[in-house]
Amino acid sequence: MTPAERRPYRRETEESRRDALISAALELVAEGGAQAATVRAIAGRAGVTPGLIRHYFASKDELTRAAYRTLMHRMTTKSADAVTAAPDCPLCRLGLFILVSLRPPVMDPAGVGLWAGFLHGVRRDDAMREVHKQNYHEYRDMLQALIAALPRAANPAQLREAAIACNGVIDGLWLEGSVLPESFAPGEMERIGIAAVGAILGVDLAGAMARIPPETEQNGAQPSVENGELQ
Amino acid sequence: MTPAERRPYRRETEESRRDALISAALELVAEGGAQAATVRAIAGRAGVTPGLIRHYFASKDELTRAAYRTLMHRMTTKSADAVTAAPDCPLCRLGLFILVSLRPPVMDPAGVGLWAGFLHGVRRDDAMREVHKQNYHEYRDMLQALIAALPRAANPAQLREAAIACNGVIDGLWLEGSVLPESFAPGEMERIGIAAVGAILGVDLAGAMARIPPETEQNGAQPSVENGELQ
DNA sequence: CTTTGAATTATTCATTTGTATAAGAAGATC
DNA sequence: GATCTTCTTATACAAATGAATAATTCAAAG
Repeated sequence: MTPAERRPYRRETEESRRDALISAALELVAEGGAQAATVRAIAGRAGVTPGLIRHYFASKDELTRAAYRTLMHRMTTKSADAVTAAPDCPLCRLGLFILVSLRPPVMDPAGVGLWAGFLHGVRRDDAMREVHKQNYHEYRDMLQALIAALPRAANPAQLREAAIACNGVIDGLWLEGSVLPESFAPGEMERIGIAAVGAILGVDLAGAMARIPPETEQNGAQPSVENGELQ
Repeated sequence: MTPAERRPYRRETEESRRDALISAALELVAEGGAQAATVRAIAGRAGVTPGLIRHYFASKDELTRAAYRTLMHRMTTKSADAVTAAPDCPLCRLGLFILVSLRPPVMDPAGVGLWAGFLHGVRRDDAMREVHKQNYHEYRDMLQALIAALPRAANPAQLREAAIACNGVIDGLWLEGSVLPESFAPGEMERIGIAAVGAILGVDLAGAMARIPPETEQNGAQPSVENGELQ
């Protein structure tokens, strides 16, 4: 019998290991739902052995919560970045916000996989539910602020309903485009989203989008196709 | 030791038992996701012992497929019924179609739970994926037919995009209202949906809805649509 | 170079899951 | 009422899962 060689390893920082474990968990949930994210699968993808998980997280549930928190944080910053990077024209800012949501890497099978994979956890776990709620309102508030900046008259109640409606369009198109990507032509969802939000708000979004210089509407060099982002 | 009493039971028809097992599976998926729908949990809720599942279904996967097929069928018929029961006014028919989608039992935490619970199965299993695809297009075609019947000019390409957009609004509002029901006032989503679809199509849906007699719009007690002009 | 702390692996365990097989009983048929 | 089909329960089993504990070895500190 060979002397049972022990697997060699390198010590890493706590942050790095937590990150690797969380990212692995997110990938697995995106691909196969919560059931696919077992401790062994997560550890395997992160390049460690299962026992290490419990060294950094008190339980698998806590790792799940941490992963969800990370996911939500990534999403919010991604949307916020798109807004801040946009030109100073209110119509363009809203339009770019919509475009970012309706094309990769946001509109992506992995994203809706994550969404579905975490849904029941969110319903069951109070902490996750709170994170979700806060994130949803944060997103909608961003959208509402963009709408409020438009040159058009509206009272607060109308503004709230407009934000809900526009958020609904974006979410719905994101959902369908992510689940059945082959059912839509490239760029079709973006065009439809722009037109629909423009119609709901009574502004010429499509016209404004046609006038902005193309290079501002994306940052290019997005290698992060692997970790699915949500919404 | 007592002589190990065997549990008493009644023989049932094949259809009845399959139905009970499928319904139990759907309930469990709705409540806790695919993970909650174990053979033991399903059998327990259906009032039988686990072994019986494999007497009616070759495997648990086949029961899952059957359950998904049943779910899709129930959904489609529900929407179709709403349309056929509607009055002969095109605007009203579209409006009722939307209303049905944005209030219980369609807009309901259980519904989105089912949706999320089955998503990964749909992605993994070719048969389920085909069922899903067919159902989605069936639903959208219904919507598109309702839109085509409206008194308004539109070419085929515009019609397709309008159907996708309206479907998106409905789906998105359904999603958000189902996940965070306490974030919206009663009837708010219905009003917003009617207004948004009306704006997208350029027709006065809200006005038409205000004129139809309440008893036709189903089990009432829903004053809903007032003058919520969105644009 | 030695020591020491803890990061990491290895092993074990109780539980759960899907499946397979055997045993029993309900109810129709004769 | 006896018989027989098959519906239904009961039991068993291997694999997988989350968790707990023990055993190592990396790398920093002295």
